[in-house]
Amino acid sequence: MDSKTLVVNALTKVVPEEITSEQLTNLIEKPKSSDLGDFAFPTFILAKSLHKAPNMIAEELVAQIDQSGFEKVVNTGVYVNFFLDKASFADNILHTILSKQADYGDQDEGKGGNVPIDMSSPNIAKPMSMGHLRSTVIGNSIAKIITKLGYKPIKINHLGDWGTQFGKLIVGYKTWGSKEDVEKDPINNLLKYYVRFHSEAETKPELDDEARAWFKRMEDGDEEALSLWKWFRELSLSEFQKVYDRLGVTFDSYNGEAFYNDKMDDVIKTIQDKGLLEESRGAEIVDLSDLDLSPALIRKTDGATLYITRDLAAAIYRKNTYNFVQSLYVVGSEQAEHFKKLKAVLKMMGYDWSDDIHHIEFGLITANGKKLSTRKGNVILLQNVLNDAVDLAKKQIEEKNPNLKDKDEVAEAVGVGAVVFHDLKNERRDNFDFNLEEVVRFEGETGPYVQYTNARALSILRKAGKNDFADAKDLALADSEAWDTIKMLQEFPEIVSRAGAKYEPSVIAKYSLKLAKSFNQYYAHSKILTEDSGLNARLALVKSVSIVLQMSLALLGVKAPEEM
RNA sequence: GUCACAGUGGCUCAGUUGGAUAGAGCAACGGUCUUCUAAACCGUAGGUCGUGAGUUCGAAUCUCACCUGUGACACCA
Repeated sequence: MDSKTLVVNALTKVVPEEITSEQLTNLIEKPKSSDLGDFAFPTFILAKSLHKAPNMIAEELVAQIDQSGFEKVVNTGVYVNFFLDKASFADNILHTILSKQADYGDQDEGKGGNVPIDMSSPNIAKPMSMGHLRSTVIGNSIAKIITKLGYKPIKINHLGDWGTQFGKLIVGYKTWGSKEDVEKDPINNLLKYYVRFHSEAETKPELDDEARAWFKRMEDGDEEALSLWKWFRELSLSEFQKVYDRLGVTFDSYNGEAFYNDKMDDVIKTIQDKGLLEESRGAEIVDLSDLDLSPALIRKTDGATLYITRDLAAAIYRKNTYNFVQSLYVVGSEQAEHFKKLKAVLKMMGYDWSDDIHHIEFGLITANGKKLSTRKGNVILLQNVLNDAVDLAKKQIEEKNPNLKDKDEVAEAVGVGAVVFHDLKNERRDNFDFNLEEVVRFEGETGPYVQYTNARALSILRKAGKNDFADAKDLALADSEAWDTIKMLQEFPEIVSRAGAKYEPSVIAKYSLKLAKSFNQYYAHSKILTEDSGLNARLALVKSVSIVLQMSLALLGVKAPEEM
């Protein structure tokens, strides 16, 4: 029986019959502070029917409650406060974690259902910026979280590998570029051409015509145009791969925009067959005014397709290929309306599974309060940020732990971990202004704080010379200094399912910070390695904390170095 | 203008389904390394939870209005 049921049962026997145990379950709450016990029951709802003051009721209930099985039950004002039996609770939860290890918290709500996740999706020939980081790490973390909940994620890198920008790029390359330069430093030089194109096109509009012509040649299958395109794409992908390797992110599919080029005609035909296609101002649209949405533009005046046409094709392709139970898109919140339209059109086409599509939106990153713009050349390059963070981590190691082995490897884990954790720590909808000092901070509520806590826990276990406590008999740790930590360990499965339900990695990040803080407090005030009867139980707690901290970090895609 | 999202100490943010004195972290000030890694721990100071009304025994949390900020609003993605 779980501890809350224990409380409900004790209360059921003493409250008036009309209060069901289901109601009690909803009313019972967790007090903010441990001094007020582990569960509390507010007596307000009984005040009317019993015609008594709530604090009187609390007092009377406490007198009637069977206290066996609890450490104690007391009343504080209008509340009845339940204190659990620490020893048996600790014994129970520590055994569970130590025997399940990395499987602790696993659930089966997903039943193996496929969940494609559209994530990362950088544009070819442009560097990855902090904006792409968000989509990448949020998607990656959600994939790990839902895996623990029994789903099967399919990570799709929907590359921006088609569109008029390639016409611009070809013009830029042919006008100002050279093969040698591009091979030397692909992304930066391609970006240079792109930025220059935009600044020069302001005074020379004929450049835009040239770019359009080159893109037209791509669409018509022109060999020169396509081979340049392919070359740019390959160079870009191998550059992106370097970043993904550092982040530890892998993909199941790289089907980007170009992949759907030959799949859009069918979609348009279906839309037409269902009588949804209308002509308006020379373009072909689906009218969505009934839903208070602006029309979905399926085809431009010149006959070219648009963003939503491609996304319709992609959505249908994914349904046919993966038969998904949910389909996720980790894309910035500025595209919220686009996804509303996408779902609306699919629904009108008769696809009820459009309800299973979820836009996992995230907030904008700005620099000095301004929106980042690739075209204007003001971007924050992800590689630079990671490098800065790792350099700083290296410096810290030289200062604090100069004898550490594998310094570079640890610095990489800590520096990259700090950046990733920073991105996942807050609710994903929050906008934030980029600030390097803040992102590479290692103290306080940061990734390195959690990593450090884990490293110290592992250090204790090394000193103890023991690492396996699954068979240990008496883990009944009744130490009140450790109580908050023990209760937090027990919450982990619930935390995972809440993070999954909200598609919110920050739930895990915040939990890991709380657990680390709580353990650090215990660790700072209690000597663990003392030879007495409680040693085994204390070590089991340390081991359990490290298991859960490592798992939390893993769910965020952050590494957990053993020493730092 | 319409729609969406947001507004909590100097800064960055927490705050399950409304509940007990609103919590952290940075920054400031003060303390703790002969003893399990001081990337840590402890303490002090700092808040009319944007404003005003309403619902409720009870509101940072729900409703309405207003103010402020950000984003989106047909041929970019």
